[in-house]
Amino acid sequence: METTARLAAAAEQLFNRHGYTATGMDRLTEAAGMSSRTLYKHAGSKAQLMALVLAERDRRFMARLAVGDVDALFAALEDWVAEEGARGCLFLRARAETGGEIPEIARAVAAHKAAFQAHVAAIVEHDLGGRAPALAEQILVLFEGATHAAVYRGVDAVRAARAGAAILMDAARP
Amino acid sequence: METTARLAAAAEQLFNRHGYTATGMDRLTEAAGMSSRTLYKHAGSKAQLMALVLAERDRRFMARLAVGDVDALFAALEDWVAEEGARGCLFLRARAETGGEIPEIARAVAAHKAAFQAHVAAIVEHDLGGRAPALAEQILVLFEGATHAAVYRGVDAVRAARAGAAILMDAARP
DNA sequence: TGAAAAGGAAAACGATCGTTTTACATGGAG
DNA sequence: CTCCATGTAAAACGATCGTTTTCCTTTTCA
Repeated sequence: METTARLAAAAEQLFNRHGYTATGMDRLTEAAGMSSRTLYKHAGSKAQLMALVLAERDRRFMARLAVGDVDALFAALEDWVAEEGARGCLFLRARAETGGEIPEIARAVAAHKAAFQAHVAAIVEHDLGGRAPALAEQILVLFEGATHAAVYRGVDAVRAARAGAAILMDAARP
Repeated sequence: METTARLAAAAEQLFNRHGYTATGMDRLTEAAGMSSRTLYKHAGSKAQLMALVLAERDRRFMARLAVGDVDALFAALEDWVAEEGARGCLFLRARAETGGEIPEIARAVAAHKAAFQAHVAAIVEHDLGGRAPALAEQILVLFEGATHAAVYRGVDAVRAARAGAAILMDAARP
C-alpha cells in the first residue's frame, strides 16, 4: 500500500473517531506505521493532513452517491451508515473544531459542500424532469438531517428521511 | 451577575466559536473575568464546565422551542439562527470532539437529545391530534438538518425545512 | 471586632502538543 | 561502487495544555 494512502486511511479513522484536535501526531504515526519524519515528508503538517483526509473522503463519499434518483440517494446513505457508522459530517465537524480559521481545512470543507449541494440539485432535477431549487434545498436538508440525527437515532433517522423525501418528491410531481 | 452564570455564558461563547479542545483555560478565565482559582472552585474541571454549559444551553434552547405547532417550531429555529448564527449543534459537536469518552459530557448530550426528541414528538402529536411516531421522526430529521445545513446554506436551509415540514404535516392529515 | 469565606495574581506542576533534527539503515539506479 | 532518495528510531525543540498551589487582599456576616 502506498505510503500516502496508508497515512490518509489511518488518519481518517482517527480523526473521525476522536476528532481533529484530540488526535495527537504520535497516535497518527503509530496507526499509520511510520515515523513522524516520514509523515511530515508526505503530509507537510497536521492541518494539511486533515485537508488530505477530507479530499480523499470527498471522493469516496461522492462516488457512493453517484445515483440516478432521490430514493437511491438515501438508500446509499443508509448503506454508508450501516457500514461506517454515524458520527456526523466529518467536514462540518472539522470546520467547527477549528473555528474555520485554518485555511486548508476551511477550503476543503467549502469545496465539498458546494459539490455536494450541486450533486443533490442535479439528482433532484433528473428525478423530477426539471429544475426545482426549492425542492432540492429540502432534500439537501433532509440528507444533512439524516446524517446528524443518525448519531443518536441510528439508521431509523435515515429511513425516516428517505420516507419524507419520497413524500416531498411526490408532492412536487405534476 | 452571579459568578457561575458569568462563567457559563463566557464559556458557551468560546466553546461554541472555537470548539471544546481548542479553547484553553487561559482564554476562559480572561473572557469570564476571573482567576483560574475561582474558575476551578465553581466548575471543578474543564469537562464539568462544558457539561454546565450544555445544561444551561439546553434550558435556553428548549425554552425557545416551547411552541404549539410544527410551523412555530421551525419559526423559532429561524429566529435562533438569525440571532445566534449557525455553527451546528453544540451538543453533537461536543460529543464528537471528545469521542463520547468523557462521561459528564456524554451524559449531558444524551439527556438533551432525549428531551429534544420527546419535545418534537409532543408538538407533532398536538399539532396533528394524535400520535404519529414516524412523522415525528421525519420532523426531527428536518430540524436537525436545518440546524446543520444552515452552517453553509444560512437561513435558507431553515426556511426550506419549514416548507418541507408543512408539506409533510399536510400529507399526514386525514 | 473578628473569623471565615471568596477572589486575584502569578508561579509552578508534570504532561503533552506539533514540529524539527540528528544519526543511522536500506535499496535500487547510474 | 557510489549516489541519492527513502525510511526508522529517538532525542530535542519551545509552546501550551489542564490543574494546583502560594501568597495576599477584599468582602461578608455573626
